[in-house]
Amino acid sequence: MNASAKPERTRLSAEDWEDAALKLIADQGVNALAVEALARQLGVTKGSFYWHFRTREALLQAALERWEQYGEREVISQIESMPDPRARLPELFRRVAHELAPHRVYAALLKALDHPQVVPVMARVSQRRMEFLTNIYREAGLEPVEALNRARLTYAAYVGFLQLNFTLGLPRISHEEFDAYVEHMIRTLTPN
Amino acid sequence: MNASAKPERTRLSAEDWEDAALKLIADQGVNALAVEALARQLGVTKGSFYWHFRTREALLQAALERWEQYGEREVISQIESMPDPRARLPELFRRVAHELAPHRVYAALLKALDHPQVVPVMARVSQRRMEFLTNIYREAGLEPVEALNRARLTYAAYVGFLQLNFTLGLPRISHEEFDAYVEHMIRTLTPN
DNA sequence: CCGATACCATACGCACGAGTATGGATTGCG
DNA sequence: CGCAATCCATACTCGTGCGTATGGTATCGG
Repeated sequence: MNASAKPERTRLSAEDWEDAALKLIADQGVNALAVEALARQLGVTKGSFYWHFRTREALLQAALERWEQYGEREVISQIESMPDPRARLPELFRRVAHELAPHRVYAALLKALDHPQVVPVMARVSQRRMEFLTNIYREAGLEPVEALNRARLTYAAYVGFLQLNFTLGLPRISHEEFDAYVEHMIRTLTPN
Repeated sequence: MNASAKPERTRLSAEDWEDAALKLIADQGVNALAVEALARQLGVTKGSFYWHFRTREALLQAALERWEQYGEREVISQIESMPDPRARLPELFRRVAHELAPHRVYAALLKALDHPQVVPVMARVSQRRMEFLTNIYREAGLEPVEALNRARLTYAAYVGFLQLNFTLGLPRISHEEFDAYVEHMIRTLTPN
């Protein structure tokens, strides 16, 4: 009940703490990131934590940087390797829509945009994704300005969707209904 | 410097506290809602607060309910009184885009969707707005399912925009650029 | 096998914010 | 005027969560 049923690691590393922190952030948000709570969850006490990190702030910083570097890469490169530019957008939409798990941290950080430490991280990540999206729209045939605005619109829709359906539980949309929504989104936001 | 330069009210009412709370929420988020901080800002002490409210939680509840009832109404009725259904959507978009101030509380509450007290309020408000939007799309000629999905998309774009440009300060978009974005959004999301 | 280093537990101190107790001041009303 | 009710100040208590001090246990190289 109270004991940790985890992989029974004998010793912990800084990376273990960072991963646990990211997991906790994804589950309960940045505010819930408390060192004693984390320690309990890992089956140790604060004494361990303060050996690996100088402060709680340092852990958050390390976890955020870890998340920023670890993320991306896979999806972006896979999409860019597709030969037909027109086929990239629908594929990207469907892929993102059906792999929501990796976006749970992003959704949680969205709710912590008042925190000084997360703002720069989110600004960088969002900026990179926006540029990626803008490029795809250009390659799909849109004029530069059109592509930028369409990317803004698309990314805003993505962010808003995370908020409305992830954290807020708007009238529990069904699976088929969700697929229909995604297809509608593709028709509406994709050129031609 | 430290004294309150406010309207110099001699006595305070519960409504004064609720308004101050909403102002503070809009400025610094729900987490920043502390009774001693509020008291300082109003030029009084906690002693006053605990006469009007039983607890901090009660204040938040009252403020949220006040916001929920006070909001809406104006925009909705004005839009619905427009004769030409096709003209309603562009008007709604432009209106919302240029009056962002009233949406600062909504943006702040969006970041507090982990808080049990705000979830039901936001669910109700968002639901009502979504239904309003869906109706407009239907009156503009969309099929029921199409109208619903388009409303979802539009509202998600609205929510995402608030997050990205209000709280996060993505590369400070200029005034002309913003207008262009709004027009692009109208072209993209409006039928025909 | 044994010391040094890495890792962790226990027991503190301390700041901060919510809530309470109690008395003082101000206002409305008879 | 004078007394009640209303509104507010001061001075506490108490829980919570960060950070520290210090000593204990495991692990590894020589």
